[in-house]
Amino acid sequence: MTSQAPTRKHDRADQTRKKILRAAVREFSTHGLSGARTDAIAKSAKVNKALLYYYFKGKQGLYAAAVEEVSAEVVQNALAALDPSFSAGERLLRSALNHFDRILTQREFQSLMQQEMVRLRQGSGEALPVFFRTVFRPLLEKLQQAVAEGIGSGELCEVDPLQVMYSIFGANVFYFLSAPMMQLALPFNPFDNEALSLRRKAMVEFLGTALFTDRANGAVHAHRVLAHMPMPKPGIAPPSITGLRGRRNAL
Amino acid sequence: MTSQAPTRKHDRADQTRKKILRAAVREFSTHGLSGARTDAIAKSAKVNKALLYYYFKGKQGLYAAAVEEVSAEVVQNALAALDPSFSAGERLLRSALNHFDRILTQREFQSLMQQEMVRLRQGSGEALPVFFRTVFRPLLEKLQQAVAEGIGSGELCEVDPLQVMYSIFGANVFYFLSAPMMQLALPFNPFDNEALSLRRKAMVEFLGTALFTDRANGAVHAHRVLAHMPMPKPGIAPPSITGLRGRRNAL
DNA sequence: TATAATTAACTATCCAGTTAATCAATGACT
DNA sequence: AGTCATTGATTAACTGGATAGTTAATTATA
Repeated sequence: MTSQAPTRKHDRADQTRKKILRAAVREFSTHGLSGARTDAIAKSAKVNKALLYYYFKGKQGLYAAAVEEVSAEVVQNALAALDPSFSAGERLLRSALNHFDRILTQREFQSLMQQEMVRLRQGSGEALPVFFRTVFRPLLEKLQQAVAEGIGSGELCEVDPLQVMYSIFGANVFYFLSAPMMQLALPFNPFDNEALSLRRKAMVEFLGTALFTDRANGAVHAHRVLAHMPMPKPGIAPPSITGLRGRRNAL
Repeated sequence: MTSQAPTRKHDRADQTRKKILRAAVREFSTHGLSGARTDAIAKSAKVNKALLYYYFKGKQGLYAAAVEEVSAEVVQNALAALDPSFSAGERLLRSALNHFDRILTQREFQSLMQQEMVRLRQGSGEALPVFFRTVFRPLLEKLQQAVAEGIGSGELCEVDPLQVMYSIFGANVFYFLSAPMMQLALPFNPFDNEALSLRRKAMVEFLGTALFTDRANGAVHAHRVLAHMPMPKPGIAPPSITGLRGRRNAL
């Protein structure tokens, strides 16, 4: 429709494939695997439902493809934050900020991964290995390496390397995970730009004082890293508390 | 069935009501609201399905009742850890341990609450307000109070009170949430008793050094609290990676 | 006998996946 | 170049099974 003149058949096909994938990412990330409706995906992609089965083998296959699609976009940034030209401690602080920002800008990825985690717990997770292979493992390795290096050089306290990871990721994930609940508790909206910015700051500062042997040094690093990494604008619309989007049976 | 002699009609009714509720808690916590099957609940409670609609208005109503049921069991412990006869810092460490142990022993509660959090994000959460009212708010208030008191007395660093909460809960929640993924990364199972015990220890020690102005003092507190609060045995079977439990359509 | 508890059987609907037919490039062969 | 069969892309309409919720009859108790 957009460019019709010399549209090779192949090109058009690739295009619709992409359209389906994008629609699938949207639907799956907001409704989960079992909550997503194939009809909805087809409609949202303006495509006949049978095409989902033509291009991807079925709902499962489409889900897997969506997961793969969304994972691919994530890795580079994460590894850039771990550039070895920074000191070990600074790499950790950068990674923490980067993680926060990624949740902010790539909600779909985060949503899919969280759903996948609770899903695996009850059986049947084929997508988690994908996350693990493409994103988690390379990151984890570099993080542990940074911690070891930081402890060795005396820059960081002697902490369990895993604890560092749980502190960084845990606090960030939990901030967004608990936001709906916190909305009930707080006098402001945790998704407001100001609230996000404050949290981001508090988080890095906390890690600075917690991880560095010299707390003052940690504070300095936190300050510097914050100055170097401004908060990005949220990628998609803030999470909508909109009701059931017209679907009758959410049970 | 258990005591048949003078079983008042009323008693038997209450009994079956309870049976249904317990079955519902099991089913909902392992499969989520939409994943749970009313037939499965009825069968597991050894009761005709129509009774679910007789006692509770429907699936939604049953879900709400299950949430209420499971929340009731949680609060006392949590508040006991915040006994004001302990110093502010110690209360925080105790709360952190208590939270860890609660996740360990009351998986059903945790599972339901997490599911509820991701659900609310996409609309339609009636159960979260229950969690909030009965569990979250009272706890949050006391925690913030403890932080303020600790900072005032000079025992604790000047941290954002919310940051403390995110650190405590976030790390714990994330540990269990990420366990399936970590199983792929680690040479041991994060649900092994030994792994759990080590994590629990590392977590409190980290908080000790992170929160207290005097790190040595924090370490002492951490040590003492660990000695006073032994790790309980996990309440239910470790999370089963069992596949789809025979249900055909998990999509 | 009236009322509460319980059941078997049924209905309605939703929804993943299929089928068979149509449409449109492509390129092979005049 | 023009034609047409082949193959890939796309569709409308359907199927079957799963499952939330209902109903009307039955049992047991007070």
